[in-house]
Amino acid sequence: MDDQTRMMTGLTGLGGLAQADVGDPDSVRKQQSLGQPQQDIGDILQQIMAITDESLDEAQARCWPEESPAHWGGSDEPTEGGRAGGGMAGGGLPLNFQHRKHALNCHRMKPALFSVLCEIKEKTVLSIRGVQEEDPPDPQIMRLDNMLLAEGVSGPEKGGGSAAAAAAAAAAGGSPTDSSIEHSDYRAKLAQIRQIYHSELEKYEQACSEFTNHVMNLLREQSRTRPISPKEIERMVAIIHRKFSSIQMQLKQSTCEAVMILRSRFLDARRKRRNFNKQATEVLNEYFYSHLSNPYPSEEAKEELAKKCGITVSQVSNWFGNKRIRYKKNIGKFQEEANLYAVKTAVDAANVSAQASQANSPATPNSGGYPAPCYTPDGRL
DNA sequence: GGGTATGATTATCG
DNA sequence: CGATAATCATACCC
Repeated sequence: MDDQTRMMTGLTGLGGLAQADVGDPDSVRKQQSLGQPQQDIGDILQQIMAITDESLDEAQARCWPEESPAHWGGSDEPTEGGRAGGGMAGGGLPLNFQHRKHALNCHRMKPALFSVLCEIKEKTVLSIRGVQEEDPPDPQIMRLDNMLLAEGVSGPEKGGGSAAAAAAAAAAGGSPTDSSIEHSDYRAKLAQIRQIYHSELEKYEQACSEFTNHVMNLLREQSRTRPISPKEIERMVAIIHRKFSSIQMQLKQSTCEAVMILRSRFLDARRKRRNFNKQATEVLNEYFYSHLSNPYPSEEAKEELAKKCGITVSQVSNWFGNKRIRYKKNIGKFQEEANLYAVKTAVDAANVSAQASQANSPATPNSGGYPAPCYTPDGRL
């Protein structure tokens, strides 16, 4: 590295002074009396201190619009731009605040200074290095990734959808027959979420790379004045990426939340309650009223009913539970319904037996539990 | 929009 | 564990 050699040559004249002279009024005065080079060094150091106090934006704002754009803005080469030679800024050092950066850059002592900075850097960077080289993969983000993948949000376009549908079907509780509508709806919403997720992700990635480029350019630009190793730029980029990946994690998190909400909305039957279809309630009612004396279907009967109605066994149980309690609570209200189903079953029975012109009284094998429907015109028994 | 119907859930009991 | 009673939350209808 040729910085190294430069550093050595620079150090011969600078090493001791650089450390001893800053901030010591006496020594400054001494130097001033000593002659031009020492005074220059003091000035340069002060300028450096001033510049480091300045924010980047300030410095940029101050320096860009000034009259030496060719030098600052023009060339892109990272480090060779400004320190061409010692004789460049031969004349009186312009102490104008506005121009100090430029002046500093052109100063003949600059290479030496640069070398000093290199040396200091060398030490500090070495001590910094290794502090946070490898960050372990965040378990949180892995969890989110896994979920998004499982949910089909972050996976490939089409396969993901079917995977999610399968998951939904599995979670729905084993009645894949009548929930296709829900599934397509669910799928559509999921696809929407996925689309938003991907577009956001893309935006973030774009912003990240833009910002990274910006910072890299800045650093390269700065590297003319102060030593910045590629390693350091790399580190900075890594830091930026970490920041952006934490934003990404937020995106993933909120996407996960959205999926969870979607799932709960579609799979939590209580929230998205749908009435059973007409045929199903008919079947259930038929059974109920034809077993009014003992409206407690056995497990097998429940399974049969569930199959016939395209619902689950527990739904059948729920239905009968609700029906019993509501019937009992207000028999009058169910009178009409009861009669209707009684007639229906009677008709069915008649049809089946292919017998008897006269419809006999409703076939309600009454033997206990619930009162049979009797034909009181309105209401209570 | 409000009232009712209805499927699901919860607490309690035996 | 199943039944019941009360309750919740939504669907549905006017």
